[in-house]
Amino acid sequence: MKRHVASLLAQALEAMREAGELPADLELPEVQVERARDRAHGDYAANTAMVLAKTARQKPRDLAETIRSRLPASPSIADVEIAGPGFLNFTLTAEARRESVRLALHQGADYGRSDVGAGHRVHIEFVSANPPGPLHVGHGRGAAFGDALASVLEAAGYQVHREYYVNDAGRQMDILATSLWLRYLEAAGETVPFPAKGYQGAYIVTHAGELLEADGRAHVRTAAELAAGLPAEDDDPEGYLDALVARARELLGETAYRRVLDFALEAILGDIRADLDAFGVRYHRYFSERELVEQGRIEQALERLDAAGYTYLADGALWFQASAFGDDKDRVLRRDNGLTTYFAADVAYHLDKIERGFDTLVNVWGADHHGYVPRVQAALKALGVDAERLDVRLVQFAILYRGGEKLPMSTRSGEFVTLRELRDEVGKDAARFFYVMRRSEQHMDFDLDLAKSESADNPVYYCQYAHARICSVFRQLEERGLACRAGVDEAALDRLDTEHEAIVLDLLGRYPEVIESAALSREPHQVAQYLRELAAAFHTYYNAVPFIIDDEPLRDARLTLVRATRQVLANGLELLGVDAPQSM
RNA sequence: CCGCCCGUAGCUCAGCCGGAUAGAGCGUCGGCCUCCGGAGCCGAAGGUCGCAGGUUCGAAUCCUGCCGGGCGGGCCA
Repeated sequence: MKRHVASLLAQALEAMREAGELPADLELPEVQVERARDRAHGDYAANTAMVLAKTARQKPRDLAETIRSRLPASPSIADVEIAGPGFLNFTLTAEARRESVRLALHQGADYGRSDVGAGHRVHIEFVSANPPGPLHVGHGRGAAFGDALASVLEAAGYQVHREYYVNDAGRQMDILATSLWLRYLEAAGETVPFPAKGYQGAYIVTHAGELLEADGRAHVRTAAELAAGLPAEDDDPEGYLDALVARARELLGETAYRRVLDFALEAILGDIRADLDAFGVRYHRYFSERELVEQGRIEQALERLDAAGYTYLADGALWFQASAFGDDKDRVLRRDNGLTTYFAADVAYHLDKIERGFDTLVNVWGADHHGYVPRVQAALKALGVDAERLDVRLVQFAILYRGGEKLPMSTRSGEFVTLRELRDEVGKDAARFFYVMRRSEQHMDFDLDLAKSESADNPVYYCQYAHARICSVFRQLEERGLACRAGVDEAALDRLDTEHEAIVLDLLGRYPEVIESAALSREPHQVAQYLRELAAAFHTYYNAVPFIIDDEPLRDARLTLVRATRQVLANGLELLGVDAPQSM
């Protein structure tokens, strides 16, 4: 409907130009149509006349008058008024306003979907947490945001691919494998010292036990073999760790070592996958960095940069001329020890995404990675890719509060709340809704007590309750031996004439616009805000007007409206990964 | 020192590609169940939109400079 109004305006402007009421060479502005903020201003408002006033050298209100006279007739528009400094206020016909009910019920779960993104293939990468640790609440917001955004984009017609980038190459994997192996030795009865810089988590111990169960004592070596000739840990903990890794490799041999490493990675990834699954997040693919390395993709990427002429050697390292593309300084691709950097892998990864045919790349990153954005964009530019195609959404951290106290959030051992703990405490629905309620750029306070309270204060329950309440109305109807007899097309929707009904109708009609806007601006929080508004309008309506009444045509009309409301609530909650319960 | 994000009601936040009287929830105060679920509803009080300039017919919104908070600035990942 919004687009319909915009198209009417565009036609009017064209007609004016042809009639000589506007200079022929005048560049027509993009027509902006908004939902009127105040219901007294009709349904839609356009500021076209004011925007044009200056270049057309006419008074806004006069111009508005001309535009109005040139507007083509539309069966959906009842009235167009000129108000304020020169707004054109459009009022829909009652019939057009009721259309959303029919659409919502005919289209069902598809109501709100559009084709604005049709033809676009979007790659969205989110969470991508390092495997060695469990997911914590810092990743939760990225998970909730990324998944909701992906769903919103899908609803807007984009073809969306969800991906998790697994950093399964490099030193941290060796540390993981070695940590797990040491715990395995402990489980096998050996007394071995555990390095301070190893991965301390209890989950490593658990998986070590599983390895012992799966492979038996095949990988057992004695404590004496292990310790022989190792440097002292105190002097250089990191060096000690590297020596331990080397020793593990040496004692196990490449095949067994690889077995332990793969086992550790599989186990940890299994935990992550299970966590995300329980959080309602599914991926199309977990993309392995190691594969990138093993398939020579990193070397290829470096060659591409080299061929483009943006690399050079200095201080024994290979550098990328990032500063030529807006980054602060140049970046190392290959260290003087011959190993490629994480950045090199990321260049290869992004190049791979582009080569897979995605026209848009969305990266959801923690805000602490913001300094990393310019260099990745620089790399894309150097490779001849329009940097606009990469959209990095930075998600700020949420600060957790319990009992009015800030929870410690240090990543150091044990001092963080895991995503699993959060889910156990407040539930999947509350966690996901809270995370996407706010703009991602906004620092947010996450009040655990509020999130788990089963009260009106809790916005999640508020929205879910609206849905459950509608289900309850229909159960009640059935208990009384009644039914909503009229179909959508037969219902006497013209009987819906209260102000409360007008507000609900207005909101139902806005839903597709909200999805479109949320998709275009990549802001899923708009959906959460909308749902709370719709729930509020429904609760108000519910309290003010009885549905199950004797007047059958009116009853059916109201029940039809309420049923459409339920559909839209369910659709919106679905996008956010929040359940829409029948009862609570 | 440099860069990015944020600053809106007592609190948590919408509104930010310039538009009409700056909104919501919580909290506070006062009301509403013989009635479809009170996990709800109605009403009231509450604002120099961090500060100061600038652009504009018009600024919470755009620009500049300050102030305050957060986060970054490795041949770590």
